[in-house]
Amino acid sequence: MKDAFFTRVYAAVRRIPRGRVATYGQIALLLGVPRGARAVGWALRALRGRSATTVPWQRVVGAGGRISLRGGSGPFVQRKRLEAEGVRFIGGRIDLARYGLPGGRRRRTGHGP
DNA sequence: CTTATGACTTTCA
DNA sequence: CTGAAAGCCATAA
Repeated sequence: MKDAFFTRVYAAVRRIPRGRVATYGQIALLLGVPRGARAVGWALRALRGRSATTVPWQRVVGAGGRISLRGGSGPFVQRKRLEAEGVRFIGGRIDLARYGLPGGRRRRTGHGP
């Protein structure tokens, strides 16, 4: 298969279950490029020019569950679409611990006191 | 081959 | 919390 990076990204995004969201870093990690978050954004950016896409790009958000899209009505559309799927926004952010991918990355044992 | 850009992420002040 | 800077990947010119 040719290095269809885009196709790989789309495949990963399509794997995201409905009502759930994933971060760019998570997608990149699934592709085997832990630091290719930017590259992932590149692939999704290509969708911006296409009208109908079978890729749920709306399920892809930035780190911390916040929308990285900026400018235009991008963020607004994405939020509306996610809410339509059942994703709840809190303070303009999404609770990845609840809507993030299962077994998601937990950056600290946080077993705390 | 080098430069520039971008829907990123993490760290420091 | 906000803002700035550096690092990494892919594409276009």
